[in-house]
Amino acid sequence: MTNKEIATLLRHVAASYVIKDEKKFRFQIMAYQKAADAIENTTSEIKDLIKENILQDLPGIGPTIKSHLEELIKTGRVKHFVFVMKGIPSPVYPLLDVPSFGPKKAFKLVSHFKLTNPTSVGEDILTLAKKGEIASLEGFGEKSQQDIIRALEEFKKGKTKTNRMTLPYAWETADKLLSYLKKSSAVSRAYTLGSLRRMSSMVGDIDIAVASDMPRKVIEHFVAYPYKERVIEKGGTTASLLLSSGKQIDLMVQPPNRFGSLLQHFTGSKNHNVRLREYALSRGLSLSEYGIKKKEKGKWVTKTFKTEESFYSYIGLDWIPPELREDKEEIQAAHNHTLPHLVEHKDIQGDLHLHSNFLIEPSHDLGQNSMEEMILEALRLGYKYIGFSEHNPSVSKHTPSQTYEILKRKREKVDILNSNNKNIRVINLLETDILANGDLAIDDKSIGLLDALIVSIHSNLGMDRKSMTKRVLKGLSHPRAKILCHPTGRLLNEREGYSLEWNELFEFCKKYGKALEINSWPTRLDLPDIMVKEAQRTGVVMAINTDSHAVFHMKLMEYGVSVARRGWAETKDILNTRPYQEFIQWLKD
DNA sequence: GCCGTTTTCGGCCCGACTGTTTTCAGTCG
Repeated sequence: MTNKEIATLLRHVAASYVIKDEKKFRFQIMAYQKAADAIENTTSEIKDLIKENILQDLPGIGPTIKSHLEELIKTGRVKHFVFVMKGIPSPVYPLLDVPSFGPKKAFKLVSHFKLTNPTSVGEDILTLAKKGEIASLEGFGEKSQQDIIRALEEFKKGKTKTNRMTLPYAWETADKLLSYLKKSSAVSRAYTLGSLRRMSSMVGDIDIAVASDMPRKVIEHFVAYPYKERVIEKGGTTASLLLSSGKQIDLMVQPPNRFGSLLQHFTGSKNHNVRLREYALSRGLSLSEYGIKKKEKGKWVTKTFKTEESFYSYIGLDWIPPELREDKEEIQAAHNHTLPHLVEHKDIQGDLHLHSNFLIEPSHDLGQNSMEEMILEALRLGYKYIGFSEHNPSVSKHTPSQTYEILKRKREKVDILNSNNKNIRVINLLETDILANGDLAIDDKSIGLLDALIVSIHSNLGMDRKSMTKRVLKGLSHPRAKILCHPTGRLLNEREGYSLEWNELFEFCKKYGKALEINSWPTRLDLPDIMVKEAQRTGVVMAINTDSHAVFHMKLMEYGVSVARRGWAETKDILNTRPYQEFIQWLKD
């Protein structure tokens, strides 16, 4: 069972408690949801955590859920879960994925109509709604029947599309809306918040905050946005739109003197806010988007904040960078004044993963621009060094001596570039495949022509975890192999990465002085942020690269930097923040 | 069911909006 499947099962248990008695089981419901979060957010497999007896170290997993999960892994089922879910027809659960369907609505419909097929339950309810059979049910009406039809139809459409956005796409969508909003005189300030401000790798919806003394006017302007599909909801301080692309935009408005608490609230994450409010509550303070409530002489008084800094400061915390607001001990660190000094875009001294159009007859795609063009862009970006890392010449189409000849020409080319450019150092690298047996795609004679190798997995992605780990470590153990590129191999919205013994890899990298890449490509962002944090904690160094195949890709560096920041990385953890001499010494070590 | 710089017992974030309601339930973030 994968972690994802286990988390889903725990959410179903929570939903079952909601159906049975939401009030009575209120805290069990929270506990199961929290446990599901924790399991989705860990990089280790539950099976392994049980084997090592450290499952209870996950936040939100206590003795009871721990023993349930042990039973699950051992026997494939949990008696207590079966008991809790008893009497709830299975078609209830798939409905929970449909927006606006919660456990109670799903249960009411499924049990009233005695639906039995979990695969067709959506279609079944759609048919019933279209026949007008739902409006007469208690608690439902004509309007909610129409809402059900729309929700199910939108869900059906959304399923064929990918439903989460990459960062550049989300920024573009948000920017368009921001410039529209700013046309209204009622808008004094407007910002993009939520997961976009936190720079999550994938963004579900777009959150916008506006400072204004005329909230009604702002909302009216917002819902008149010409590119909307429809208005989802509209109230006095918030509103939501569905765009024709299927993406949702949420708006919140507060007056300028309360904007600090709005920024804080709407940046999230939800878990960060929950933790923050618990922290505040233990100090007799109640937080919300309106400000901070405090009891004075028996009465609650709300204090307002213009800035986020003053909001955090009032509850005794340092300002927390948005990328860290994921309930990963950042509140404790802010309390102790031990927040990390995160790496910044301006700290980057060079980009080590660039594909030029040098005719290398590669195994995979060639770049579109010349080395000279990429050097110009690197100078413009203020870099002190860059590494050209084209793919190795294809193994099947070249003999080792042909490969040697190609790489010799590249060596000569790089030497000329270095003698012609005094303001930037050019490093002769190669993105070299680790073959299925762990061998590198070129031989030692050819490797001798290069300053170092960066190595990657591009084939046989389906290997089991043990074999894949052996393969990667073997490839990486070559003394000239220095950086492992896009280590998980994931492609966001397309495929999961391959599986690997991550702790073993981290220990290996630390011991033998190898680095892991943080690939900035928006559908890679690989290492993922949660693994960056674990690698960083282990003491592994990382390199943030763009994997550019054209000059205009080189500006994607900021996305890789955001992943590093979300993983709590400081400049000391990032190889390519080092000055050239220091870096090249590491590379040749 | 989990958790602890006031607690191993007694707490557990805070609010918006919609629809079916006449005071609230359900869903969402």
